[in-house]
Amino acid sequence: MKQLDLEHFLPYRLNRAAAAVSEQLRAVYGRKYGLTIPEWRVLATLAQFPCSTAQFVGRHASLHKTKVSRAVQALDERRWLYRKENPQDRREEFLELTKLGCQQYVLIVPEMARFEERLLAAFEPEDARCLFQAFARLEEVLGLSPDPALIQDARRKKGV
Amino acid sequence: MKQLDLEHFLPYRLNRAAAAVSEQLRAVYGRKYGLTIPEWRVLATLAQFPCSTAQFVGRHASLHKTKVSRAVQALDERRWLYRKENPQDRREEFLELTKLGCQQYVLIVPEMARFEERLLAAFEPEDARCLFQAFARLEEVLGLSPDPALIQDARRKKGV
DNA sequence: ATGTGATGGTCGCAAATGTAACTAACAAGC
DNA sequence: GCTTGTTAGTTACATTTGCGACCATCACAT
Repeated sequence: MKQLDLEHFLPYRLNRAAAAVSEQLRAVYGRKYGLTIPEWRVLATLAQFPCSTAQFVGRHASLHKTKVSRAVQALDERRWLYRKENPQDRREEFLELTKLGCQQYVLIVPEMARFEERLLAAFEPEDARCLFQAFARLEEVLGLSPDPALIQDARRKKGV
Repeated sequence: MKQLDLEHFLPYRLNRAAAAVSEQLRAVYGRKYGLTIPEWRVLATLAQFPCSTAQFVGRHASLHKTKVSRAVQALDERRWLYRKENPQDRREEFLELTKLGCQQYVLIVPEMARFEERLLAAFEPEDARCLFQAFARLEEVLGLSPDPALIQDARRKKGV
């Protein structure tokens, strides 16, 4: 019978690897900081792209818009971020981390970075290069490559 | 401020890529065959390892045991698989695809394979090699490498 | 200005999910 | 035999999720 060899089937491998990594990371920001996965992603995205809209965050982090909406609400209630109306387009609002949000973020980052280091420590330099090249190509194929138009557009809205 | 660069943060990239792939695949087995993600995984695992126990499927496919239980139930109701008690250990049951289940499976496989082909078509042979090597190493580090003991043990139970 | 369609974001509700408790069966010690 | 501890699988309940409907706003045409 013609059948798939799951161990070599790329989508399967991707999913398993992603699940394993997520699981281990959740132990960090979940247990220690009480964040859900979408909350952490929104936090990280806003730290890197301050004052983005919910839509931008969702597109960038591949999060469904209701997930973003709920995560933003939760982070807002905790005072980790605040919302700022865009006078140019009153449908959307800019999101920005509060001082508290930033403080928490910089506590979490080193733990995340350490995790990645541990992961990459097992790779020879040559293999690591290989890994990153593979991902770059994969993202290209999947249409996930950092969309310059998206970021450009976000800039424009902020009037930069 | 010290912060992560999400575009280069491995866990983030893994998740995004996996999500994008899952999304596209679900369009195939979901819309066309009415399968959920866990159902499809159970189906594929049983096709490759006929007559496994639910536990084996769960461990192999990184699925929570309640997910497996429910997926098996659904597939059973559809008569895509049947359960067979293990007389040596009456707590567990062997799962096997029915004729109908196999028929459906072989319909789905080519579509999955075609999807992967399309994905890999964008890779130079050198890059593809790179990709697979990277994943092999990644799985090693994450402890996902095909666990020979697991499969061995499954064999033993079946009395092979 | 008014109508038409599109967009950002929220919300209700049904479906999917995870945790923990549970049942039934095994295994080892006494 | 009995007791204790463990394991395979199911189920109850609470949480999370996604779809669709929704509102307010904008963009553009007439």
